[in-house]
Amino acid sequence: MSKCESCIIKEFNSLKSLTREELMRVSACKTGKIYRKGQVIFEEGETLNGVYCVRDGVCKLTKLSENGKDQVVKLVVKGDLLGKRSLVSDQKTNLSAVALNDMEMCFIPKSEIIDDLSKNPKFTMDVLREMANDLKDSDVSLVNMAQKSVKRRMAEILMYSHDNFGTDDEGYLSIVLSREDYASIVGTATESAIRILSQFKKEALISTTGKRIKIEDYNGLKWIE
Amino acid sequence: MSKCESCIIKEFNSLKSLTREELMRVSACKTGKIYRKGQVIFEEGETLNGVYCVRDGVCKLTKLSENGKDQVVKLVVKGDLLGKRSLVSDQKTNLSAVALNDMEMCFIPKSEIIDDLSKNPKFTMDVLREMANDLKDSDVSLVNMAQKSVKRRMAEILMYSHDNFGTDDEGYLSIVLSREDYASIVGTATESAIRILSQFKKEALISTTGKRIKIEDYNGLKWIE
DNA sequence: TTTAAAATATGATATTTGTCATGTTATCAT
DNA sequence: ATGATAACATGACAAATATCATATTTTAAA
Repeated sequence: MSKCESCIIKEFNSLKSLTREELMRVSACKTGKIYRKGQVIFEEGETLNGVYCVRDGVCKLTKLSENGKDQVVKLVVKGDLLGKRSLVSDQKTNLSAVALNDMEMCFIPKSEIIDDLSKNPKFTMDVLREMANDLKDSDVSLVNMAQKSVKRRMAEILMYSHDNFGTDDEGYLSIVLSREDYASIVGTATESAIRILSQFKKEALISTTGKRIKIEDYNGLKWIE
Repeated sequence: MSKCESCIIKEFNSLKSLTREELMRVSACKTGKIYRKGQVIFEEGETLNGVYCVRDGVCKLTKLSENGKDQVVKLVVKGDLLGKRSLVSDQKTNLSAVALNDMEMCFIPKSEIIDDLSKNPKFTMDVLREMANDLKDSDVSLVNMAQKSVKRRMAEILMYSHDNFGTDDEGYLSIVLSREDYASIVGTATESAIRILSQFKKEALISTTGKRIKIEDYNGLKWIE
């Protein structure tokens, strides 16, 4: 397995601020993990004792609402550090993580990295900065959820998926989500999500083959209100 | 003005983790600020160069949505540190802060405290922990916004206000908000907020005098769906 | 391959929420 | 006190979204 010291992925998260020595120690204790699409990485209420560095793939962070529906709170992508909060507190995690496609991750035990957090200010500040950014993203999500229509949010997640995860050789979105997943990201009923995607299809904004979706009119999506 | 070293308020936020020496330095450079109800503390896009320690009062953090409406993202209360993100990044603030009642705060310039962040790990970890908690709260808000009805959210903010800010001697909620504020917290149109409060009144869940609201049936509010 | 189960699709309908119009009440500066 | 202004209130209606029922298609297991 690749060594952390020479791993390119870490450049995308705060691990880049660890010293060479720290990285070597981390490298020695990390374990590689593979998760298949749909597999649960951890569940709300579990105790996490480390962080995952996402080398490849995407997962959703969800929270169970009182009415029993899962709500997607955030998508975690290649380069992200998953489970940062476990470094800071001993509380159980408030979110579940489920792989949306095949994932490759490195798991770093908390015990191995917790000291760096108090001894390497550069690293700490970096984690702090990431956390502050998450918070900012979170604000945006909240406003979107409160003020934009379901249709608009659906258009946005399609464009987001296109921009961030790209398309396969036929032009279909690389990340293939169930209608239920879309509903849970957008925060609506599954039927509503289906209906909106059908409408987008009728309006030639997208086309579909099975659950695969191709964006046919990106600009059109931009104008959805 | 009271000295930070002996100030009780700091026990509620991460300033408590500063050493006595650090606190004395902070104390020497802090400035007391008074904001009247409705006064703007800072606005989205401004550069903050310090943090506010809230000694008394409540303010709303809002974000302007694309459709031009303000959405309340968080209420900041006595004991909270306002503007933590400014310590971490030089970016402009993404939120506006407006006093909801008369506020008393201490402003601590960033320059005076930024070094402590890298030199006092206890302080840093504390800030990190607070930030992680904010993030957790934020997740809850998002799920509420996505999955609960406007009526339910309104019931919850009324109960929240009751539980956290209490009532005056006549039993009215201490924090007096405009219907527009309620709408902006709950994420709905002002008319809808008014309508729901009227309905609550008809159902004897609350009573009102002017804009003051008294909760008449707390348990009833709990059951609103 | 065949079959059962799950996911997708769509109609019908109810409910929720938003919008516009208009009237009423409260508030504040003069 | 009084008039202007903003806040509150409510009706009427439109639009968005949820819910329930029921096909149809896809997927995965036997």
